[in-house]
Amino acid sequence: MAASRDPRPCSIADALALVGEKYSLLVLREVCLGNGRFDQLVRNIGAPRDILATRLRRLVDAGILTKRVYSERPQRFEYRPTPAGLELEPVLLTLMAWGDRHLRQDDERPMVLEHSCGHELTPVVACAACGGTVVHEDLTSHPQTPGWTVKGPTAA
Amino acid sequence: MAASRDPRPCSIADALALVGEKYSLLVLREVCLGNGRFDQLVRNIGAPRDILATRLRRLVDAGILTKRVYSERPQRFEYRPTPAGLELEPVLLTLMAWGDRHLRQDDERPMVLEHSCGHELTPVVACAACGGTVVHEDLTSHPQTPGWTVKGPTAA
DNA sequence: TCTCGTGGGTTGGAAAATCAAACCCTTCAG
DNA sequence: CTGAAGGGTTTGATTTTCCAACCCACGAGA
Repeated sequence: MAASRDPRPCSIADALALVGEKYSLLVLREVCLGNGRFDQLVRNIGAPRDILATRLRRLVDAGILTKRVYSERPQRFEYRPTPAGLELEPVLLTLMAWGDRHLRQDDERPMVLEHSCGHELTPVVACAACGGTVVHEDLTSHPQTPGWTVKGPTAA
Repeated sequence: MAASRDPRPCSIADALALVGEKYSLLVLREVCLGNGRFDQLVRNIGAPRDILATRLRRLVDAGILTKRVYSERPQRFEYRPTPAGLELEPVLLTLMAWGDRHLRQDDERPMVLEHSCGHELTPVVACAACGGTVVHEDLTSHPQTPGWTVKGPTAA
């Protein structure tokens, strides 16, 4: 679990430390689809049951999922996304869009999402301030951590 | 590396099979920042050198990175994102935004991105068709694979 | 009652991936 | 000819993953 010394301080790395383990984002996919029961997760994800149990504990601890009882007697549970968990959906959407574009030359997407506007969803990342679609060339990085430049640590 | 039998066919899963291993997205972060040399990557990511070498091979094979010679004699290399690799940047942006919002109650973001419009970038996912910001409630899922519903395989 | 099926896990041991440190090779600099 | 930088590979110990088997509570059917 540990990484070596002094990596770049970064919210991407911190986010991945929570949801970057194998299957975690697929768990989120399923619970966002409404499939929060343990063996739905096992079947739809194809993960080993013990790993899944471990991931679920972590995601609940992290405040990304909640574990709800949907039946006493017999006691049965269901995992659902918290608001924080739902806010990870954009990550899933951008990943799916990338996979659809680059991993299948044929036009056979495994799932299509429909937006309430009536169109098929093609997710794009936009700038909240100006509304424009974000492309790499329009971005400039400003590290905020003393000692770190874009290139790396200064005077390490 | 193998998952059990018959998981949901899904571009998220397929994308994660390529870039979901530990450190892969951090490699992409660094090359997008322009830091493509082997020991910049080692230092800035904090990954073991052997794992990094493995990841780099995989990402090059997948067409996400290219390995360029930036100096003959002494021979030196640099990894850079391909167009396909650059198109993964939205995944990094949405992950970073989530981490900034949920992983630091204090307001100390490790990095700020500036958009060419002059504002700090706050990335949002929008619908390419209508331009509206996408929220979970506005989405409907339509699996395209025979035998699969949102809930799972039919008549398995 | 006895047994089966479902839901939600836990346990055990073998196989694979990760880790840190050490090593290797080439080239340039002193 | 010694050292340092860049770009890795090798080694052996430590962790994770994997899969199958098992466990438990409950309800249904025979």
